[in-house]
Amino acid sequence: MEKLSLRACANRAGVSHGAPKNHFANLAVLQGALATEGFKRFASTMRAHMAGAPADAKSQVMASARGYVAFVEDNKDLFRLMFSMERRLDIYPDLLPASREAYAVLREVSKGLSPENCENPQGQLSTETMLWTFIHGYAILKANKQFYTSNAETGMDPKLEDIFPVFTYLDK
Amino acid sequence: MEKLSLRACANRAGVSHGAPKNHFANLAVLQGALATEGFKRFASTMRAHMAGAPADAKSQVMASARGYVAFVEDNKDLFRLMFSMERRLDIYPDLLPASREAYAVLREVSKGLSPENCENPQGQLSTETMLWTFIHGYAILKANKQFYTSNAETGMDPKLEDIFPVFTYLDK
DNA sequence: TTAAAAAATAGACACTGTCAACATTTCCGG
DNA sequence: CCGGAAATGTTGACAGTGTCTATTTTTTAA
Repeated sequence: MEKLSLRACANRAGVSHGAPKNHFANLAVLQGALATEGFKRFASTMRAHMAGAPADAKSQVMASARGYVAFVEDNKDLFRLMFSMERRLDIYPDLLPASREAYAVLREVSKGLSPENCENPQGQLSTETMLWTFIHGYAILKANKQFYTSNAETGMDPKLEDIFPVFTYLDK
Repeated sequence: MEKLSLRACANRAGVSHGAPKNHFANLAVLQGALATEGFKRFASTMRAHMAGAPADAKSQVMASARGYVAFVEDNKDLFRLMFSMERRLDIYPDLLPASREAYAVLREVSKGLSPENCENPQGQLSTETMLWTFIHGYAILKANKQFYTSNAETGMDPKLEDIFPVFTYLDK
């Protein structure tokens, strides 16, 4: 894997090593810019999956989750970069808004999950936090190929559907 | 935050810049060694919390989860280092065993969760994978201070207890 | 004690990010 | 169209880094 570096970018662009400075003050800013673009595509991917699914709450949740996982699958390095920037969301102007745009998707679908709890802010927070936590954990483990127990037995990552139905209890 | 580097380590040890080479072939190996020690302490922390809790399944699960979170809270950088090595578990001799030792804790407690499913390998795998996924996601988000919605509203991370009871359905 | 093994040293090399001074190009208002 | 201003590119330098080599020192053990 070719490592991300300002000089490598300059090289690939056929430009001198100091040129990137005019566009990105330093390496962290470049990473922030890449992460910003990543979050935008991330949200788009989730929304694209949602658009192709039935409108009911459960389908939308599953579609967004599948979009989430598909993005991670296709952009493992970018995904890691994105969430390695999560503690420096002020490094690039549009990074914080872009990350919230992605989070907003999960907020939206989580709203449909427990309608009777929507009046309770704490309950609503728990639902969306739980959803976020779970999908994020799954994605991280998948991006890092860390499902070793599962892999040892089946040679594959566990399918999202096999562990995700836990949320069906939410709309009972 | 002082960045981890071989030369910085040599400096702090009051030794020449080439000395570490005799103990760690390269930087990745040093990181692997640190991660190995981290996984061992990680498992110890979870087991210590479990030892101080009632023996029933739910208490043990909650205790291990609290140990998990406590470790992350006290060792954020080490935790990130540990799980950034998850794709290179062969870099250091004892790293893979140490990481499995930590995973074994969660496997243990997850066994108590759905006794009637233990005969079904797939069911059992789902339970422990779900538990692992969820706690890991929570820990990552906490380590990266990424509960921004919650923080914006309450100024605090969501408590594990507020989102964790989702698993109570498992032993119904 | 002495030979072998382990550890430390010093120098070199190729990278990296970052900075400053300078040159070039592009753009836009007069 | 032109000329200044802004943007962009260039070059050289510096301090850091990982990594390699040859050499020396220290420790270990037979």
